[in-house]
Amino acid sequence: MNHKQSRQRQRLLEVLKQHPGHLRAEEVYSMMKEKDDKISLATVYRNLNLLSSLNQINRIDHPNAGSMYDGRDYPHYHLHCLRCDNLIDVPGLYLAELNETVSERMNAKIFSQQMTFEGICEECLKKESTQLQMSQDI
Amino acid sequence: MNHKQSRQRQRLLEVLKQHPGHLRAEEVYSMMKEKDDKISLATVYRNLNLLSSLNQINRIDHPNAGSMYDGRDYPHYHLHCLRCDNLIDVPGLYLAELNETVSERMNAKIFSQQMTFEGICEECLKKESTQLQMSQDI
DNA sequence: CTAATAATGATAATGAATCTCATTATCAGA
DNA sequence: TCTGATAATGAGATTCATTATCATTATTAG
Repeated sequence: MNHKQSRQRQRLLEVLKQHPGHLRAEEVYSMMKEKDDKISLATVYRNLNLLSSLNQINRIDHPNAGSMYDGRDYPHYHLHCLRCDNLIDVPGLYLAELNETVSERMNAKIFSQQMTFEGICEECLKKESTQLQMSQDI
Repeated sequence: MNHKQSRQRQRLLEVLKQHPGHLRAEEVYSMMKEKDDKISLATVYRNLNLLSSLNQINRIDHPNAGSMYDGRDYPHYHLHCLRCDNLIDVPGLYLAELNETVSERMNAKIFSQQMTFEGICEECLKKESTQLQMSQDI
């Protein structure tokens, strides 16, 4: 199937490339509606699926809330914060050679890997220590 | 909240511990119904959530189909086959030290990691080569 | 044995993602 | 520049996994 270029798909890709964080389909949808783009939620889903299958964007499974997407063009891991529920990029740590290791060990063909660390992010750790401080001051 | 021991929760844990693969809630539910356990699907979900939060079982995000669970008591990675859609254990490869690396780099607290390799499993690779063989024989 | 309360079953409700289908946009070739 | 083939869209219905509700039952400490 050859793809035709639609205004909606181009704009959606721009939105993801420009946004620094991760977005879910509903968020992309409302961002585009604000920008005066006429678009349907179904189209957002269709294009998120298409673009991620073409490796033009990344789909990340959010442990609690469906899929999220980012427009980064390099592979990277993620930190899932159990407090604020955000997904945060872990830059500069991607073990590409693991694909080869797993491929040999499992007699499988490996295309990519998705790693998510579960924990508490820097910001939430700060909040907690601040609250602890306050409760001790009483 | 103190937990009381219910027959349903004990049985559910047994089912997961005994099963070698990964199960989704619906599958656990029907397995228990076959075993003559009177149980509701809601109870299955409640206990899967509880037991995984207590780290007695593992929850794995299936890329296409909700969550799956296993009763393994050691951490491990998974291979997600893009052909048959199965999740397969990748034994003997768990880089615990990465938690420390990420913790330092992100100023975060890390509890665990979840790694999923995307590819094609051994079984599906065999099937494909067989089919290729057959088409060449014509 | 009993009171407190955790857990359950049945089902309604939610929410993310997909499907349907009539209409519109894109694009290669005349 | 036109035109036909077909990819893409919008709107809403639909599906499916999961959670919420609530009356009832089971568990457990004392």
